Amino acid sequence: MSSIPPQPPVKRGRRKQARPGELLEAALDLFVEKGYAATRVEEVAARAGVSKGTLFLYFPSKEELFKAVVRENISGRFGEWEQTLASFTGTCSEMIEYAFSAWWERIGSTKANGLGKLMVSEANNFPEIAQFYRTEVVLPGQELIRRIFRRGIESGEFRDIDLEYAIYLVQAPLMQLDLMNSSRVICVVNPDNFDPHKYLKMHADNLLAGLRPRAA
Amino acid sequence: MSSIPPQPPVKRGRRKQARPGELLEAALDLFVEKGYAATRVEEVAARAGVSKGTLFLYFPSKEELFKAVVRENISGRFGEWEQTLASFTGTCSEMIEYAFSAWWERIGSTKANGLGKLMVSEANNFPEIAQFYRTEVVLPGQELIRRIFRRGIESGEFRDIDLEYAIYLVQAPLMQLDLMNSSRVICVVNPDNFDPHKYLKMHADNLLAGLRPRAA
Amino acid sequence: MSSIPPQPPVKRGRRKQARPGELLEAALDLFVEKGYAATRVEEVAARAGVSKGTLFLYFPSKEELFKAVVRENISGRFGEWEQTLASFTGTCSEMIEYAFSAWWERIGSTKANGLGKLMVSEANNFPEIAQFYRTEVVLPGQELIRRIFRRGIESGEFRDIDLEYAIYLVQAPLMQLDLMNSSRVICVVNPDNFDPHKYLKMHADNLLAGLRPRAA
Amino acid sequence: MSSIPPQPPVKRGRRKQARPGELLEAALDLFVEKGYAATRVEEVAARAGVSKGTLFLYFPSKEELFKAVVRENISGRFGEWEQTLASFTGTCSEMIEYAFSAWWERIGSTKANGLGKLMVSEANNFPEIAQFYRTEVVLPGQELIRRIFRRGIESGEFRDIDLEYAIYLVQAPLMQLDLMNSSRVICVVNPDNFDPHKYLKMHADNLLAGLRPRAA
DNA sequence: TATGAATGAGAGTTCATTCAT
DNA sequence: AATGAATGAACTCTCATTCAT
Repeated sequence: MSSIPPQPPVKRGRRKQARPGELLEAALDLFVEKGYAATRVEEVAARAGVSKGTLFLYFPSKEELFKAVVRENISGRFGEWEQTLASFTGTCSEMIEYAFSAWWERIGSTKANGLGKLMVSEANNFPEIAQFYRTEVVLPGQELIRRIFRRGIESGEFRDIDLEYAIYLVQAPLMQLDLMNSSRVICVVNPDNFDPHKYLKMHADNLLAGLRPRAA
Repeated sequence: MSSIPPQPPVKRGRRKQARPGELLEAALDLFVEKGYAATRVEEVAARAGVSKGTLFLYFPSKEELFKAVVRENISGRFGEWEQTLASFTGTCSEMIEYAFSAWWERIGSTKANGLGKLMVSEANNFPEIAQFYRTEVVLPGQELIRRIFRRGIESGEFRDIDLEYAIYLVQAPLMQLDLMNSSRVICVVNPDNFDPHKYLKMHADNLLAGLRPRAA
Repeated sequence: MSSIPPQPPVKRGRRKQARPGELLEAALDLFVEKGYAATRVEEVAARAGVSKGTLFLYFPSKEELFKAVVRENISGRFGEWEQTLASFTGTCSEMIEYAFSAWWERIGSTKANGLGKLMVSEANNFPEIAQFYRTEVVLPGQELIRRIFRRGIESGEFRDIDLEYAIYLVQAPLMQLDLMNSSRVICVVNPDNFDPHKYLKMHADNLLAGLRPRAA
Repeated sequence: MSSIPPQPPVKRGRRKQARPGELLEAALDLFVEKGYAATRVEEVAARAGVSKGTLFLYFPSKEELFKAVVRENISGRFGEWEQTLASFTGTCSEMIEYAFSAWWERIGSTKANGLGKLMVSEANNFPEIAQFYRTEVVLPGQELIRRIFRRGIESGEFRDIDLEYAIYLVQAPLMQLDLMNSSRVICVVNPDNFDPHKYLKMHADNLLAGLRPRAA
């Protein structure tokens, strides 16, 4: 419609408009790293390069900041993802493998990783936001998996399994990887020499082998 | 309407022996439910039926209380378990299945469930405890799994897999189940109608199918 | 009147009758050493070899314990002392010297030393007991000194000085010595090699020299 | 009778520069008056006209506040004094008299008076501070006195005395005066009619008379 | 808008005091 | 009389939140 006006050269790289975003980014880092309670708003503000007072200009309370962080980082990535899978041409096994690597690229290896841990930790303190996470992340994710499985079963590529429990075959390794990245020291055998790709490959591989139709 | 009967004076119980246990139980519940920071010592004391001051008679600080909870609920559960598996006669597949159900009976379905979540949540705030948990729980558990796998591979019952990553094939579902029980609302499709046994059966079943030697 | 019944052999050296005394003794030690607030009643009880509850059987509160300690340790030593001085035959200088050494023997070198410091420290928190100390110790002591000085002046042995201020010429060194013994590290040049007798000799000597009548 | 005028909203002052000083002043007053333990930080804050939290903006703990009070009121008062005495021209007797009156002007009659009592009272609870006070105040003060005495002895103005004990001839009256001002009720005969100048004059006078060389 | 000094409710901890045994 | 487990008020210290500038 209208022609795009020439963008003014970005001065200083920190415009006022960027403030909330910088705060959210800093908050995400700290919430994931230290948990909700142990994160002090002053620290968030400091990391975003503003004063404590300024933070409260954008977010009315620590609680709202937290909710905003969660919302910001899980917003509608699934629509796009679903589309990709819908138009995917290939076997269901390839779809599963693709889903694993896509998860890693879009979630596991990004800032969004650790959100799972955060939700697990804080779900009881923030039921509302937990519900939001469930609706926006968990259920759509599970639906994605369910659809792939259903297709695989119908096409005879996978054996006939209880869909509602099969979901967790995919979810469990991804969730564990989320937690591992947050507190590697707890779960990982050799924290300094852990390769997430190998981890995912192993899981996908064994999962798919197990899913093959069995001889009577 | 009816007059309130005179409250009998609060009995000052005298149960030095029983107190620590009651406090630890209350603390476990609350720590698992609300996290470390959100749990107030006064609340723990109240749930154990004593006053705030009494708690400090038995535990010198909130942190020591937390440590005691972890120790109480973890130590000594592993030795026994290792013995059982060491003297187990049967196929490796049966051992894996046994391990799953034994975990459920001794950990997953007990108060000790949720401790995994607790550790994941608080590991960064209590490196010392996290290290303790890693040494006393995670690593021994992994060694147990490793041993079974090694035996299965050597006997030809399992295909040849990378042991160091295979471990997680067992660990991931158990950890997820620990988390699920703590914040079921987040991960589970239908929280009111979830059967842990089916969950574990599905996982064990698919895992073992995937582990079978493959045709060249 | 009645014949004294044969004393039963003292068993165990700790009769019930001794309790209050032992508590007072322990309390004196601790109050002097650590001050009122920093002394815990449990510690007092422990040092007296009884339980905390027992202490409260004899003294209704920490405050009353404190008052009892002070009262106990300053009770009527002055009557006896006054008598001694009244019947003293010798010069006033000798009386002053005697007073110094008597103070050392009866107060300075005994448990009662440190009470001065205690009163100085706590006077504002215990006005009532401070008043008591003033009445029972400070004023009688000053009166003693005043009487000696007056006699010395009248007899021409001392020069004519303002009695009301002269008093402090005697009081100051004794008070300093009381404080020194309590917190030697603060005031004393060489704490490990300090001789109270030399200290007192020096003060008495110079004081008396200064008191001699002066040539016009 | 008359209506209460509406209270103006509490002014939130903004005087970062002035705060520490005001807090230190309030703290000095209260510590001297009531002792360390009996002084509540909230009270200090209130006397300085700020809230409890504000105090902790400037001093990280009660202990550090205490230390700061001692440092604030001691440091830097001695250097100047030493200079003055070094360049003093006059007899040693005049120097002693000058020292007495200088002490009164710079310490005894100021806020710094009472610090001696404070140190005596709390020395056992704060060995570190006591050491500091000893090093920074007591020992330099004693050295000052020692130097005057040595000079007086060498010039024949004073008789030959043991320097190490003579020091206390000067220190004792000053210390007593410090204590008197803090808890006058204890030591002083007639608290409402006490003249520190007369007190000091009396002491200086008698001290110097006593120091005069004696006939063989 | 942005600041940061100031606030005050709330948490962990101590310890004089109580009271069932 | 004696005990010591239990209490709870009081204290120090923290930190989310406010508000004058």
